[in-house]
Amino acid sequence: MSMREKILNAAETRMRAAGYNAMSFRDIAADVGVKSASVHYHFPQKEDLGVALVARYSEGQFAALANATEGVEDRMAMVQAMIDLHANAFVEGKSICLCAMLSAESVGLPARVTAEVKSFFDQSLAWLREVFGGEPDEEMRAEAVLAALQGGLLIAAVSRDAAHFDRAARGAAELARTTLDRTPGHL
Amino acid sequence: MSMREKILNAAETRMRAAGYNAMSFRDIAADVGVKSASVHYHFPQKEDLGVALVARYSEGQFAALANATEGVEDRMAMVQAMIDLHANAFVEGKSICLCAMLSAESVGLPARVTAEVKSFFDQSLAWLREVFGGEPDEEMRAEAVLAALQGGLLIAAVSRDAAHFDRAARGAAELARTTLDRTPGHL
DNA sequence: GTCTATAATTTGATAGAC
DNA sequence: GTCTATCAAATTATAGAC
Repeated sequence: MSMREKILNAAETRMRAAGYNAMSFRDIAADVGVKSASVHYHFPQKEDLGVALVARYSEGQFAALANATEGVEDRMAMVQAMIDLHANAFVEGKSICLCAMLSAESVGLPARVTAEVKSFFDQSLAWLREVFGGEPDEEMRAEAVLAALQGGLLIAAVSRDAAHFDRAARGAAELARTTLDRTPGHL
Repeated sequence: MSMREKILNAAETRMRAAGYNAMSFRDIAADVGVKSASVHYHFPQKEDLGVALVARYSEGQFAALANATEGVEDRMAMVQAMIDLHANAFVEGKSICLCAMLSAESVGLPARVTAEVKSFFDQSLAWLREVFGGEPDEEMRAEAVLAALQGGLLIAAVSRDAAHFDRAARGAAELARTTLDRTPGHL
């Protein structure tokens, strides 16, 4: 694994656990076994590290989603793939979704970082709208499902209990099911 | 208004906008027109300020909730009161819920602060369970509704667009309604 | 690429005058 | 209660040797 990747991994773990402002170059350097100046060589400014981190995270999430739903026709199974993706975010021990963390802190973050985070949610919502495609109120459902998953992670994190996420996820699934079961859909 | 209150107000605005770590004693001092040493007089440690802030916030939220639902019998109206409470959190211009922010950062916060935040969610969930009282899967519904509201605030904040919250809230309302409409309840 | 060294700033916190 | 003054530590970031 390249040093760049090691740095991104360490940064992701720390940022998802405690936030952008709680992560320092010296922390990362110590994690990967170099000095902070070496981290600056790979990412001159903290903003560069933040942008690269969100970009990599976003690509990874949507790649995993595409992989999990390859060949899947059933729409409820697709919703479940999105749920599983968020469930993994918690059980990896990295606490919440990177983009949920950075959304919370967004007012104080560099504009480029905030823009990347916003893009992640735009894509997530577009993906869910596609699944709900053709449904009345599809925007509402996509938004509620994603919000419930992200909020569920948040409550599970502070409670240190994955059961909170599981319940929120079941509720999100039910909201999806009550609609999808009633209508033919086009997938 | 007492200086203590002024400090708490300034701290709440900053903490809800950018997080615990993005708020300094000097920021607060400048906001209220004193020096940072004076802030330390009222709250010796940052942890003390954090704990007092969450405690005040939590009391205020549940007092507002009790006020809004006084004499209300209809369970859907009670759910709507909880939704409105969260909607206000965004339109006040203070971005997200204080406890959502601190939940995200919770791993890096003093244990006393985290405990207060956890208590806020425990109370919120207990309130919603009471509304859904008697329902099968009431825990799941309470959790999904609260998670959707908190997650909706998060997405609305980074998108700088309250419409995201509104859609998530409508989804949460629908999830509540599909159950409450089907059953008698005991309130 | 990684290091040492350091600059410039910010931060939480305290001592003591008024 | 608020102030001035200050401290010790941490932070982002850079210059230049190897």
